[in-house]
Formats: sequence, structure tokens, C-alpha cells
Amino acid sequence: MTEKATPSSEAIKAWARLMRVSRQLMESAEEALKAAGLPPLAWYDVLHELAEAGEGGLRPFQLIERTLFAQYNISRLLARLEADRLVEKLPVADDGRGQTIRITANGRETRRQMWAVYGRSIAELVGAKLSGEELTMVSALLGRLRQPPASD
Amino acid sequence: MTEKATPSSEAIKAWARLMRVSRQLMESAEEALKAAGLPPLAWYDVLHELAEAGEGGLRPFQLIERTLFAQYNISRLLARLEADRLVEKLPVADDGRGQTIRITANGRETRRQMWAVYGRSIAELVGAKLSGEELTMVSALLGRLRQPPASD
DNA sequence: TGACGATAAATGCATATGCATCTACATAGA
DNA sequence: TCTATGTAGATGCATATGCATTTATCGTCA
Repeated sequence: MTEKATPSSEAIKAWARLMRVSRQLMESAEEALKAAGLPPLAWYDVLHELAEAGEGGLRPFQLIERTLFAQYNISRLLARLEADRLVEKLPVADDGRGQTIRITANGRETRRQMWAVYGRSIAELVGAKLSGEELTMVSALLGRLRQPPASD
Repeated sequence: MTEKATPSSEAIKAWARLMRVSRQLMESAEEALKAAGLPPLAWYDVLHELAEAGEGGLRPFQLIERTLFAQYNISRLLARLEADRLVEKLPVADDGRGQTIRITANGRETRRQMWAVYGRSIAELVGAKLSGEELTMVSALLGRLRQPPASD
């Protein structure tokens, strides 16, 4: 009804900026991790979620909900993390299909090292460029673009 | 000196939003193209640049400057575009190493079809969610995050 | 002119991703 | 209990990506 097939020039510009800047920043952060001999960002995302989850761990499908990874992607990522002893897979008592993923001490340490680099990237690439108010505004505006529209 | 190793909570939140939302929106747009039986976004980016460039075309290294693709990525992408007759490769008179890439009529038509879908995605995902003023503000704020810091 | 470092573009090889499917177990219904 | 349908997670296969290197040409300087 009110659907527009053609976006406004403001919308196009905002879209282009969003796509380009996010990719650039991601690449910068990725580069910094690599330069420090650390694993890629994707690993951080998973280790972060697992660290937050604590000793109880998380099921793979919960990781899928919390991150933007596809199911096969998580499956393989967890296999690599396990091979590196950063996480461990535990059987689930009441569901023979599933497993619980728990971060290891090793994994916590790796996450800490990654954060030292990743956090610095965020501080430099974003924190140093905009004021606190501006950052809050960016968050609020971007929040309204989420898929699907959330409430938070 | 004034470098901070630890980002503020506002910076972290803005970063997280930026990464998550941009990925989600990109995936939505990508999905729409796929659903319409059209090529992926990356193809659009290149076809768009070439369409803008007109009959003179562009050298691959110019495409690399204008987009965020790596050299080997452009090389292969152009090979696929050429195989699909969407672009043509022409020898360059004064530089035997290089080639000029020109979009074909076919390529223009494909780009047009892609824009019908892609533009609709932008309108729905971004244009419908924020006002013109807000969109302008997003562009301005994101513009200040560019790497390397530009003037525009 | 000839040698050498720089630039344009392609490519071999290893790894990662996407898609579809598969296996295993769970749950519901006859 | 048996069967059908659903859900959790893994995987085979095709394609795409990243990295390093290669090939070809350019430009410069002795």
C-alpha cells in the first residue's frame, strides 16, 4: 500500500554508507586480530556468547539464535573450536540428539587476548570518532533497522 | 597518547549494532535477489560502477578502488560477468598489461532488473523505517567512521 | 639498449561457505 | 507399540574466498 518500490536518495545514501562503512570497519578489526596472530572475529562472537553463558554452556541451536551464523556454519566452527581446545562438547542428559557447548579455561584466555585487540579496534575505529551522545544516537537509529523489528 | 585501549559501553553498543544490522540487511537484500532469480549483490556493485562509467568503461584496478573487492576477487568476478555476457573485456591501447571493462547492453538490462528488486529492498528495509532527516543523520554519522577518514 | 623494480591481472592451492541431504533422537497420534 | 512428523546436528559436494605466486608489460635509470 504505502510500499515504495523506489528508495529516496537519502535512503540510498544511508544504505550505501552502512554497507561500506560496516565492511571497512569489520575488515580493519579482522586485520588487527590477524596481525596479532589471533583467530578471526567469528570465533570471538562464539567465545563471547559462551563466556556470558557461564558453566551451563549453550546448545548449538542457542548459539544460532544469538548470533547470525547458519546452522552448518556453527557446526563447523564449533568443530574447529573444539579441535583447538577452546570449547568442549558435553552430552545433554534429557536430549540424546543434542550437546552442550562449554567454553574451556583455554577458551576464556583466548577470548581475553582477542578482546585486548578487538576492544582497542572498537575504541579507535568508533569510540574515538564520535561522542558518547552521537554513539548512542547511532545505536538508536540502527536499532530501528533491525530484522525483525525488535522492542529493546 | 589519548588512545584508549578499552572502548566505552556506548562504543561497544554502536559497534555491535552496526555489525549486526548491516549483516542482517545485507542478507535480506541478498535473499530478495536470489528469490527473484537474480545474481548476488556483488555483481550489482560492479555493474553499477560500470554503468556509471559509461562507454569508456573502467580498468579492473579502478573497480578495485571504487569497490571494496580484493584484486583476485575482481579478477574472478569479471571472468564470471564476461562468461554471462554482462561485460566485455577490451585491450587497452597504451598499456599492454591492462584491459578495459565495459558493460554490455545485456549487463545494463540485468542491472536494471536487479535494481528493481534491490531498490525495493532498500526502500523497505531502510527508507520505510527512518525519516529523511534521520537517514541523513545516519549517513553523516557513519561518514565520520570511514576508513580512511575522508572529507566529503 | 638492457637490467631492474613496479604495476596489472590471472591462477594454483588450501580453506571456507552454501546448499541439500542425512543420521539420530524426540514427540505425537493411531 | 508402531508410525509419521519434527528437531538437533553433521556432512558430501559444488562453489567461493584468501593467500601467495606467476606472467606479462611498464617505466626508469645506467
